[in-house]
Amino acid sequence: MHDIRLLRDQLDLVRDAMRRRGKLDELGPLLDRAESLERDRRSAITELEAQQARRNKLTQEVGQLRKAGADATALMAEARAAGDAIAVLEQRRSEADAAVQQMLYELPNITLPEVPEGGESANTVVRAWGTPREDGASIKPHWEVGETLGIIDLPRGAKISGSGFIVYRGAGARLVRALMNMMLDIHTDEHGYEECWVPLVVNRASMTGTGQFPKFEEDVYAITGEDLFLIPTAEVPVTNLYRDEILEIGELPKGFCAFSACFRKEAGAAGKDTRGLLRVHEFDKVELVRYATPETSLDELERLTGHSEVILQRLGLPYRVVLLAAGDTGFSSAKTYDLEVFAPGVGKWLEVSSCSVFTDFQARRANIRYRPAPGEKPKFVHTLNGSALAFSRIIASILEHWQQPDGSVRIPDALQPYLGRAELR
RNA sequence: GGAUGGGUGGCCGAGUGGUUGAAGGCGCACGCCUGGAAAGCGUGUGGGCAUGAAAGUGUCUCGCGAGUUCGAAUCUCGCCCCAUCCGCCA
Repeated sequence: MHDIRLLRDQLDLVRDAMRRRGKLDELGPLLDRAESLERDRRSAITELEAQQARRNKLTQEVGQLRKAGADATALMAEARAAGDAIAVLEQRRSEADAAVQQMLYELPNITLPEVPEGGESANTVVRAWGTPREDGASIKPHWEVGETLGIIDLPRGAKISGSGFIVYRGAGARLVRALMNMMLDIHTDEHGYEECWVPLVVNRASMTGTGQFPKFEEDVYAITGEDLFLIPTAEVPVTNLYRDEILEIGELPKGFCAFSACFRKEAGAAGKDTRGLLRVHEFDKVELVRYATPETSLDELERLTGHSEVILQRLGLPYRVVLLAAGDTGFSSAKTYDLEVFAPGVGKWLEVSSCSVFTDFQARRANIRYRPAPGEKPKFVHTLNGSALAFSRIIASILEHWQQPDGSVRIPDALQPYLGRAELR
């Protein structure tokens, strides 16, 4: 969510930001109305407050008269009239307010200057690590290896839940557990994150705080009969840990890592990259969340992205870091790096992490502030998060990149102690 | 699910219709004191919005919403949340 003052004072800047996202056709009309919506809101406030001031004054005089035992009937009538006027103005104010609020909820964040404008085709690879295998033709896709090895059971996942729900079995189940432990150990022991274990079910305020709601409510699973929702990412509960709180400057930057299952409807995505583990309704992920000051948040994004990269390096998986173009950058994000791993069996780069800085966009929604110095006014923090990493696609990558000619799969050294074996066969 | 008790400022905690935005305490800031610190003493200190160049002024805010009233933190109704007990249960 933006500061309304930005739309008031720098509408052109907002308009240009929407253009760079390729959203001007969609959001231009909304922006055209912004000025009049905001003007309405402010004139409603001004008139309302004038009446309120008048009534407050009358009311006080009534009190004094009555205390003195005098007759206050005339003043009381006048105050009542002011009250009636206030009721009307209040209605107008709340309508104008809601209109502005709704507009603010619809507008995505403004991407930073270094983010290329345009859509997905303008994404740029900023660096790469490792060497992708080129013998893809001889490599079986992960769903075949997984089935052969008896570690992934897609048919039974579909039977008990539906397409897009995975059953891991035997060493596959243990692989999930191993990945969780390895990632969390590295982030806590080496990168200094505080580990936390959060609810998978959150309320509406939390979903609104991180930007999922109101715009993307149809993308998440809701609990019938309750105003509760399954999280699409641990970003939601972890970022909302400090919703409506004021942090002390000494607490920043602050970093959390959390393992969680993630639930996504993925409606409308049918047919695209849906084989095997590539796009599923429920997957596991270790998430990193950081709270920072505006001064350091950009550096924090680099740091956070680096933390995610460490995991890929330990797993020996070749990857590239992609700076997303404005049009491909998520609604709440100001700048996003995707980490993509090459999966030679399917011949594709798989997005296994998305690391973003949200500037104050989420903090304003979730009302997360910090006090820059003792006695100073609170300011909004900057929030960041990144996957480190999403399991299902990592498992797919491991099964393909580390696949041996005989169909077995070598386990990366760093993972071996956690899995308790050096290969899957 | 049932019962009871609660939701007040950064935190704790008074306050049952009229200068109460809110006593007191903690914390924090500044000053005094001190060789320096602690303690002690003094002063100050919520957040949002509108307006204004600023100082300031106005307004809202005591979980949320509606109602009663000239006037609500305070009375009424509905809702939400928290705690405890009972029930159920991994």
